[in-house]
Amino acid sequence: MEILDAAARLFAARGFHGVSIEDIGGAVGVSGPALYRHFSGKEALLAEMLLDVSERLHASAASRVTTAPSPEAALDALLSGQIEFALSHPSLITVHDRELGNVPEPARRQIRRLQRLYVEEWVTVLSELHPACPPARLRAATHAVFGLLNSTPHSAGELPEEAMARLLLGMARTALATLNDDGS
Amino acid sequence: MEILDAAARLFAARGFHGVSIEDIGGAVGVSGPALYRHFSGKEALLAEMLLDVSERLHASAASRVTTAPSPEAALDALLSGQIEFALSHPSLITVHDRELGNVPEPARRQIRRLQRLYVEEWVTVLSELHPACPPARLRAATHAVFGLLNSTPHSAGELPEEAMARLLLGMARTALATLNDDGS
DNA sequence: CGCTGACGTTAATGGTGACTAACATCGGCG
DNA sequence: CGCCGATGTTAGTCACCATTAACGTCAGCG
Repeated sequence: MEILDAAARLFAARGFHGVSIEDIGGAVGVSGPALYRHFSGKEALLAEMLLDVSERLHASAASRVTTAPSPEAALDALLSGQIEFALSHPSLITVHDRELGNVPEPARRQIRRLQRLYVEEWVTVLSELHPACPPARLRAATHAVFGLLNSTPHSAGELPEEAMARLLLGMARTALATLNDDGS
Repeated sequence: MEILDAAARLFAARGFHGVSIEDIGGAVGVSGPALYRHFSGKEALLAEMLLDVSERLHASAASRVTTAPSPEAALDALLSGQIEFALSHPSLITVHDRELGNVPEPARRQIRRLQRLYVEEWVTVLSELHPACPPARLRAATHAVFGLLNSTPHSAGELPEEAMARLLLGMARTALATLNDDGS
């Protein structure tokens, strides 16, 4: 929805508390309290936004993994999916890992659950590729790769999108290839 | 200073606008307006915090690079420095790349300058190691590595600090080693 | 002793912002 | 036509919060 898009851009730029309902309304051409016709409140708007992101990421990951013919292919599918999403929705990525704390409780738990499932999707694939590697290490590596891939908002415009996608894919692939080294 | 430490933790957790002067005072055992004896205002407090971080990072990088015997050693020194900082000051790292937009103008320009210098320190070293690689690509890769290294706040507690440091160092090193591949 | 400067405290004050109320507009459909 | 639900609008209301004012305390030192 147009409202959620505008809100995502604003939240990413100034943070949840740095954006007023008026700002969001203004960004879509209506003014202020009109938003209450569509959302029960500011927090509910954020909740819907983050829930939607988490669902899309998790659903895409689950489907890619189950249709991949091999763990190697599954990992590549996960990487491409995350890169594609991060490049096309930088604000959503930013808000997604910054503003969970402002989501009220019923929804927050569900978002957390989906995020956990998403991470476990990665950990499962990685553990097939690196059976000797303890899960905690795989989880930490997964978060590290997310950090790498989600860096796109910080290097905005340095490279054309295609080149950036290839660069990130290459870096992430090789970064994950080190996981069999025992880390000593 | 104790006030800046407490403020950093609070800003990292709830965002600049999500924290009140009262909150910060409360966290150090005084209450509210007492902080105006130490800072001219909330934004000035943030400015001092970010300026200090940027200076420390840049100064440490500059000294490590100039004393390193080779580009390879310089890169390792940069990596270790950033990892050490990220692991010991996760909140500062978080605030540092989230809240620059809330710093008022005189200070903001200076922080940006230091951040840019810090990045260029990395790019210079990398360009000696990968002479064929265009600077824009090196800059993007640098930001990607920052994202990887700064992921520690997200994987808090998965691994003991030493193991996490080694994991991040290994992943970052190999991720950067791909830079000679032409990205096609 | 008595001043002074560092540091705190508790009341304003003033602005901002989420949310609600009361009041249009208007397209569709009986 | 005339009602209705969806969607907006503008004017409150009320809480929160940064900042300032006015007023202690007290250690050090003349």
